[in-house]
Amino acid sequence: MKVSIFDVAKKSGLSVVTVSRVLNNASSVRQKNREKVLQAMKELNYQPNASARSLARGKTGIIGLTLSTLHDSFFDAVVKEINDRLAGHGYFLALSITGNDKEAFHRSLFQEDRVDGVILLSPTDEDEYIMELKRKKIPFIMIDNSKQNASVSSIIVDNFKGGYEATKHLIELGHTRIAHIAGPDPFLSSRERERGFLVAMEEAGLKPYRIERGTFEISSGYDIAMRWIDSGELPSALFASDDYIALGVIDACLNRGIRIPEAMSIVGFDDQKFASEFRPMLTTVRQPADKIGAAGVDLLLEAMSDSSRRKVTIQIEPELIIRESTARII
Amino acid sequence: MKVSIFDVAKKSGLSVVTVSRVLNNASSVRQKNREKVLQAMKELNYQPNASARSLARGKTGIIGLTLSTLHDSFFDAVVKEINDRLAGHGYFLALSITGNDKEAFHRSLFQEDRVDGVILLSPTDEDEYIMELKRKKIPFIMIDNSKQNASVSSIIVDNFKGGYEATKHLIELGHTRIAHIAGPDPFLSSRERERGFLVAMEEAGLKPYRIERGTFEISSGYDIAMRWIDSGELPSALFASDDYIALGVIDACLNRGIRIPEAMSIVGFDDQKFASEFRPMLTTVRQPADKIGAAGVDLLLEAMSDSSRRKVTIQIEPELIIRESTARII
DNA sequence: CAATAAAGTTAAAGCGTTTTAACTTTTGAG
DNA sequence: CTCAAAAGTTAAAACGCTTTAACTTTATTG
Repeated sequence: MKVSIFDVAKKSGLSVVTVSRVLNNASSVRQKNREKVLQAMKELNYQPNASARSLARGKTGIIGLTLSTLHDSFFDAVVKEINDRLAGHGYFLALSITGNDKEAFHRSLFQEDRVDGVILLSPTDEDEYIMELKRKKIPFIMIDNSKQNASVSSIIVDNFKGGYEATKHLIELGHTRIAHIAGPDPFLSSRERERGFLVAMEEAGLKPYRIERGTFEISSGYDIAMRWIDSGELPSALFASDDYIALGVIDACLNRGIRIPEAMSIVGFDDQKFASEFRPMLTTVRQPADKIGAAGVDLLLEAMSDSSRRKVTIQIEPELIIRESTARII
Repeated sequence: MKVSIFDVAKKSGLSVVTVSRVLNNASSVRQKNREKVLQAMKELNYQPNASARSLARGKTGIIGLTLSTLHDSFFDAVVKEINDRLAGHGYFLALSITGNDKEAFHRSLFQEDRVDGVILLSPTDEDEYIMELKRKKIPFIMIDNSKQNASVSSIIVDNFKGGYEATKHLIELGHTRIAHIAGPDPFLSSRERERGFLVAMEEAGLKPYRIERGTFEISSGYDIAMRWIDSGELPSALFASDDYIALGVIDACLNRGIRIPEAMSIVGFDDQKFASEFRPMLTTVRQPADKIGAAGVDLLLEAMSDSSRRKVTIQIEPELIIRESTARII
């Protein structure tokens, strides 16, 4: 029932070696014969067996990518870019949701030589993964990792610069009572954005109006903003550590009739999908998903071709996108 | 350099057959010897080679799942459920983003006997996929498919009932000027929700205040609502075909100072993550992701064990979640 | 303690490719 | 028409595991 390379050889009147050659575009096969082979394959509905190929060649052609959640338009964009780019190099991408669960990772698809390389997208428990992958000698890189680690190649966004530019934008609009809602402390990205805020304020000779620490969720921004509103301590401008927080703040303002940007300017971070759909459209710092994905693939390919290569950390520059949620102070 | 089953056999002082047996939990191996083998594996840092196992056994242990976008909390939940459930049966889940792109699917990870089965999550170009998979004789099922197809096993939500219940809820709150914003026509789910709306209205002896057709996006709801507001033709209640549309409508209302639910009641569909985070928290129809995922896995496993099994379509009942966006008319 | 069941062993084939080596046939220039 | 280069061929090994068959050794038990 199974049709193999032998059946194709017989049908096309050529040898298995020749068939194998056209399968791999290896050495030269006369055009006429190549077509014969292709024709036979089509007629027999032949499908090369991936397991056999992988076994014989010692590589699977599959790259694994872990992520913790699907629910983020930034990840979405990064993954799509990686997928396309990898396809261009003849690799397939297999996603695995092994997020926060170390156990799941140990049991994951990425064991047993199933993949030629791994990309860890925004891993939350890096050390575990790193040890595991190093032990298994699987080439890997990290994207958007939360800690600095010189022993691993990784791609990170220049969060400091993003925070700095966002804040500077507010300052240039004439604001002086500028607040910041930071993300969770364990995240490097969160701390770097905060540092960018602080430095920009300092340079302008301004004191932070206030700094709060939240989580990357709508409700976090909402609750904090409500507190501010109820105590009459609203800043004139806010830099939120991510778009969800910013959306929560806008939500609170909208519900209390506080106009944005007239009464308060807000800038977020990430440029999530809703940032350009929900009104007022959000001024935010975009993380260029395409560049990040592309750089990640390049880095992984390098690591795969030469595992002794020096580890590097590549910083990608984010970009301030000015929309409706910020305005010159009146 | 590679350590194989032979090395483990030698190190543990047992035969390869025994080692293979402990690897597969097959026939009986004395506890003491089992431990010896496990110990040897650990010491040698042995990893069975998946390609070799797959080749020898004729199955890969991998289930493929296609999706078009990652950016949806409903998909997120369904995929997580499927992932966990499949793991319980010893299978791995590999996600592939081959969304709307037929070509991508043809070139995808799911060719070449790489997977034992496939789940198509909310496929948009079903016919293509179906033909391809049938030709390759790969067992598969569809979840949330947009067309009815008796020749394929699938899981769908009872969208009619969802639309009916949502509308009935509004009617019971005393509303009579009830509008509906439908989703794109090609989607069965969209048409069924609309039918539910129509039937509920009819049964109550009410005429639809108005029916608009949009896309499943925030901006779609926003634009339509703005039109209504500007022409002074706001309904007193709205059933939106999905949460994004509902969010867009709320956004428009919030921006124009129209209070929800006081001035207008809104019910959405899906119970996206933001539905319970963004204020006012949205009354919506939840699609039970866990049940859907579980049913999908069961169905696929059946299809894999007996490909001649009769194809079935399983309908899952959705659930109305009442939150803050709906209220009795004043 | 003999008889039987359980646990292991060795040997070999098979899974579907790739790859290499040693040759043979075809093709196209001169 | 000759001859070297190009294109094929056959044969066999290798990839790392599973599975089967025919035995042998070790436990269990009445």
